[in-house]
Amino acid sequence: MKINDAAKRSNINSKTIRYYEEVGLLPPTNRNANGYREYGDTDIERLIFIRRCRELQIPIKELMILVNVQTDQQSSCLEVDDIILKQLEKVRDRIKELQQLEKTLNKLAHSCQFDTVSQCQILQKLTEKQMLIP
Amino acid sequence: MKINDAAKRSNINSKTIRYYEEVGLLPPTNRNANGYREYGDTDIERLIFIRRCRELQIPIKELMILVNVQTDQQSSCLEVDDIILKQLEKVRDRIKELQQLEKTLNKLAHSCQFDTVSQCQILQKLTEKQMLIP
DNA sequence: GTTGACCTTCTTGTCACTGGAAGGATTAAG
DNA sequence: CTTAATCCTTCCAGTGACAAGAAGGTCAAC
Repeated sequence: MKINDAAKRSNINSKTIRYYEEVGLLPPTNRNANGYREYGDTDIERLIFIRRCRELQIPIKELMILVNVQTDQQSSCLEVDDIILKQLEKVRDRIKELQQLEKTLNKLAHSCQFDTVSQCQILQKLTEKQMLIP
Repeated sequence: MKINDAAKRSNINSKTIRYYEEVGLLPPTNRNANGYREYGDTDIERLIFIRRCRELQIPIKELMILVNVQTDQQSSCLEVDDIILKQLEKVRDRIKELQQLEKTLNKLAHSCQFDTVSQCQILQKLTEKQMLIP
C-alpha cells in the first residue's frame, strides 16, 4: 500500500509519516520499482501505536525509546513505566500552571467598565505589580 | 541604561529583548554613540507590561495589539477585553484536554506487573483500540 | 597593556509538524 | 492516443518564542 493509503489507515498525515521517517522514528521504508514507499500491515500497526503515543503527548525522543524497547522483547518494562510516569508528571504540572493562569485571567476579564483605553481597568491591572503570577 | 541592566530590571533575558525588537513588538531602540541600545524608565515599564502579558501566555501578535492600543488612549477598551477573554477560553480548553490526558496516563501508569516487554501491559494497552483518546 | 565584562550582528537549533514548489509516474476519461 | 487529474518524490521555508554560540568591537579597571 502507498503512503496515502497508509495515512488514511493510520490516521496520520502523509507529510507527518515522511517526517517520522526522516527523524528516525520509523526505519527507512521499503520502496517499490518507482521509488514509491510501500507499507504493509505491520507498518500500519506501528503507525497507529505511534499515533496513540503522540496523542498522549509523549515526545518523539521518548517515543523512539518505546518503539525500540518494543522490538526488543527482552528489555525491561521499567523504562516504559518510567516514560509514562514522566509524562504524567509533566501533564499534572502543566494543569496546575494553567489553573493559576485561569484564575488570573478570570479576574482580569470584564473588569473594565469604561469605554476608552485611557480608563481601561484591564490595562491598569496589568501595569500593577499585584497581577504578577506568584 | 544598557540592555543588560534593562534585562535585570524588567526580568526579561537580553536575548529576548532583542528578539522582541526584531519581530516588532518593541519599536527600534535608541542607540548611543557606540551603537549600544539605550533604555529609559518608560522602556522598562513597557518591558514589564510585556512580561506580565507573556506570563498570561498572550501570544506576541495579540500583545502587539495591546501595546498599540495602549499608546492610543482614545481607542476602545473592547479590544483589550476581547483578547483577555480569548486567552481565557484557550486556557480553559487546554485544561480540559490535559485533564483527559491525565486520566488516560494515570490508567496506564503502573499497570504493568511483569518484568519484560513481552508481557508489558502498558504497551499492550497502547496497542488496543480502547486507549484511543475520544 | 591586558584582562574581563560588556556590547553588536548573524547563524543555528529547538519541537513537531505543515505547506508549497518543482518535477516525474500513474491512472481515468474522452 | 492525448490530456487532465491525481498520485508520488525531494527539497526548502515557515510556525512560536526564544536560547546558544561565534566573531568581532568597546570600555573600564588594574
